Amino acid sequence: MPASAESVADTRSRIHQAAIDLFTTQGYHGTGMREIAKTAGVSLGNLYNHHAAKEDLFASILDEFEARYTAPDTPLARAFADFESLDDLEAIGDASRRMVAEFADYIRLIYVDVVELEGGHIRRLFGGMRRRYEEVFSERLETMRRRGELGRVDPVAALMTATIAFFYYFNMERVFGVRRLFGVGDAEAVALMARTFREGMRPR
Amino acid sequence: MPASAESVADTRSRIHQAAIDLFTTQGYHGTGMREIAKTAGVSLGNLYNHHAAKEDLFASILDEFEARYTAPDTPLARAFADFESLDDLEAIGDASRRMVAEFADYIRLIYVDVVELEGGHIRRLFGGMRRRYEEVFSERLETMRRRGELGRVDPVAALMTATIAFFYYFNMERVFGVRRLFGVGDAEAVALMARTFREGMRPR
DNA sequence: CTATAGTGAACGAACGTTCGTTCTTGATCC
DNA sequence: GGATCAAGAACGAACGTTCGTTCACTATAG
Repeated sequence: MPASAESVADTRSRIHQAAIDLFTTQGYHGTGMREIAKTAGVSLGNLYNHHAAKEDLFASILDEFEARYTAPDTPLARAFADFESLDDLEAIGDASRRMVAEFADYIRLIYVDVVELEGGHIRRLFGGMRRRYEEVFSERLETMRRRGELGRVDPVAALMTATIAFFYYFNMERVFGVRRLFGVGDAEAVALMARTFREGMRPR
Repeated sequence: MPASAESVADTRSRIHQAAIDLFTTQGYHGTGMREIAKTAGVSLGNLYNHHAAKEDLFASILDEFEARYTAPDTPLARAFADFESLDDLEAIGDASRRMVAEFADYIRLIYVDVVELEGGHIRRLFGGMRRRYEEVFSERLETMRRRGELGRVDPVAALMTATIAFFYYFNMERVFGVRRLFGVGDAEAVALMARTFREGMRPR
């Protein structure tokens, strides 16, 4: 075999990075193979030595992101693993912020898949979300309930709602570029939302 | 002037509708002018009698949607106008559901704008959201606070958080095709979220 | 020697836009 | 009130460019 293994790996990663940079800013159909090749510093024909077609290149990028996103060492997975009291809601909010920052490109590519292709990726990613939350949290939530730390609202649904709110807030900020949606900084926004989920709007 | 006014209006709306159908399913760069013309039952050249360029056609669609979306008679605007107690949170949730259903195409086009073009539309739409919420709600929230119907959480931030959660939930369901995110139907999902925002997760 | 990375010209199809032309219609004239 | 006129709707061929993909070919490492 020719071309030392590390230089081949280098080429592949340069192609990947160039494709990510372009797909996230111009979309799928708005990005040409020639443009990817030029950005990656690679010939047009060589792209097809590494990926059979443009769609395969796009799919392989999504797959790689998905593997990293669903790994057990992401900020959100760690925050979920460490969750053991309602005082940890802020930590989930902050983990959501870091997730959106770290995976901003992935999120954009998911939108690309939704609006330009079939959008199957997000359905695979979020299907059965409730079940996964139950597997992750049911034991600890039961412990908290026995300790009298939980009210009467469905805690699994409440945690999903909280995570959704955190995520969408930072999605707005980071991916859509809508700054200071609440008129305050990130930490204060997380605090406002966490307090809302913990205390509710009704007086106590 | 030629070509009876109503038939011209007909042509224009057929072009608009065809462009919406195609842009929402294939994206901006994935949709060709020929395809729009054929779907609308109009010649290619005639497209340019009504819109100077492809980008102008896209922009005019976004503008028309924006006008309808920000009108005072949408489900959400009515729900906001009718809001006068925490028992109305479910109505805001249901109005959010109807908004996403009615404006699903608009939402998809906003994603298209973000992913394939500059994405300026959403920043214009959501900039200063906090200020607008304050203008809409501050008076009634003050009334509720005097009546002792509100706790210590910032009610404006809480209402924004609630609306964001409602919207993103139905966005998932309707725009992304992720069904039954909470494992329950729409009404039950709204009830779960509304109760969370009203009561909070802590015991009372 | 062989297998593969790497190259860039070449292919046909599709792209957005322009163009000359015809058709339709409401207004203007006598 | 029928003939005349001009504005713009409607058409489809054609332009130059770019698209994704293929292919014949070279270079190089095992």
